[in-house]
Amino acid sequence: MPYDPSAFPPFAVTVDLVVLTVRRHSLCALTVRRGEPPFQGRWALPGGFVRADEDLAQAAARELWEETGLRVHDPSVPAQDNGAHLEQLATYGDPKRDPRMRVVSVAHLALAPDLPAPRPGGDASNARWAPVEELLQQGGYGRDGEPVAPLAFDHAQILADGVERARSKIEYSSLATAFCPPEFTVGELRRVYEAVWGVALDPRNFHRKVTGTPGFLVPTGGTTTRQGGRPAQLFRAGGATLLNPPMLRPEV
Amino acid sequence: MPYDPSAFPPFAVTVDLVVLTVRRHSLCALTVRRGEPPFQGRWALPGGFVRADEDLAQAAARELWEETGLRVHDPSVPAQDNGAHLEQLATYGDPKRDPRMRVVSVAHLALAPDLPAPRPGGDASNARWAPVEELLQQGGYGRDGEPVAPLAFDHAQILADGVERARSKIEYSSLATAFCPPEFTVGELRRVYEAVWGVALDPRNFHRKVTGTPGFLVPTGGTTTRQGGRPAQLFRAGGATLLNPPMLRPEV
DNA sequence: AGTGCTTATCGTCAGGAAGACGACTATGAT
DNA sequence: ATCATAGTCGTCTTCCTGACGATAAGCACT
Repeated sequence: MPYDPSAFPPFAVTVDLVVLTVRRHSLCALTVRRGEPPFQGRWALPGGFVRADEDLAQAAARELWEETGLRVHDPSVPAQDNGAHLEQLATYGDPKRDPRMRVVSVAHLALAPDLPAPRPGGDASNARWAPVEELLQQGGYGRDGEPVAPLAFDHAQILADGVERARSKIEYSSLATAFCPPEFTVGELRRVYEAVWGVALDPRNFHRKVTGTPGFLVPTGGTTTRQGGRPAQLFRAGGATLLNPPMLRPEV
Repeated sequence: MPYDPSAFPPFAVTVDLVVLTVRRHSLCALTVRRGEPPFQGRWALPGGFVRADEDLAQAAARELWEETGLRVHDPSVPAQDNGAHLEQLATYGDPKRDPRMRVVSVAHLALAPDLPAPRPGGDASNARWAPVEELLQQGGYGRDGEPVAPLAFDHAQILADGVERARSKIEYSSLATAFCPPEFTVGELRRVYEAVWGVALDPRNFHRKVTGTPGFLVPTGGTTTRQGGRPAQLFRAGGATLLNPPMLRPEV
């Protein structure tokens, strides 16, 4: 069938971002408050239109930069941590997902170390890190007792998919290091796993596992005591991206 | 920023399909021959425009039906094999991926049992199953000595991504059964793994592994001898979708 | 019937990985 | 000095896997 320009319906294409980080031992996602209808005043995932000359990954990287100031990690420079991890997540195209028009959203997943503060174009009240646990509960109440309004559009589903992707990906890849600063301790890495999975891990077995996996961690020689207690060795992320055998998520 | 209808560029949105099956011990993908430029006469993945009132998954299921006659397996009817497996793969939106206009393609992955023949809208010469090995080699020669023309557009990349998804997913899920008829033997399932991974597996260890994983296989009571040799028990796919522990792909 | 070939299925054994957990070390706080 | 907090090293048991021997049950011949 030939491509007749009048034969296909026009779509708007956007990118939405699931930006995850670990703050205070819990997995948090970046949300922005909507200024206009629909869903005015509700929290939503950051995102925006893909421009006419822009690749999807470029658009996602641009949105991430605009919302957080984060640059995207370039895998061609493996030894240096020069930004966040960004990958395509999934695409959402229900005809009714936006009441105004037909919008197809290509969601992306970004993993970032704990950031000083969101950068909502200067207005801090319009962007915040929220624990995914709060964002995803239906009709519950947040820690401040306020009723939790669900995310705008289908963003709760997108967030849930992004969280699930992150949870499974740190199992068999070294992606958990994307949540850590350039240098980190085994304990800090363990707390990432604990926050993302929502479980407690045995520090001794975890230490044995990660230090015994070739290419996962590279000691930098330094030590730190920022967590209190005995000073811990500092590591960088090694070149390995696939963990074999994988980290094991404890059974339910 | 408000949604100004003139503020976003219009896109065409298509679905492309990576339909995989196992034929004669090798992993094959469905390809269709292009009738018009660009890439006229070249092989491409089946696909088409998403309609105005259609969800992405609906569009993919419709294309699959139109190209193969396959219905999509409905997970709400787990005990019965009522069609192929279909899932979203990834979205491709390079501004130059189609020379005519801006097209964003939401690729889907379908896994199907060996089919009698493609159903190319009635014209068999315009659709065929081709071994992915041939389709993905760059500038090589097929088994008939003919030079292999690469797939149209970015379809080689899409196919490669789909194959990689299938290869990794049968590791930790029961998806390999989607390549099998409703009733199958352990040996037939093993040949699926061998074809998809391109390796040889030990029949004894494989048998122990799959029959020892709870919920993976359900014996139907029957036996068959269609493979020659000693009659083998027949099984259906069990309710389990996640394999824990996973099947292990042999090391390189 | 017997031989050989093929595939299926069961069993055994050694090596490795993981969970449970004891013990020791090195800091800061009181 | 003592305690609390983390980090690190070992040990032991259990389970899983890979390698591979052995047997079973069909079919195609002779």
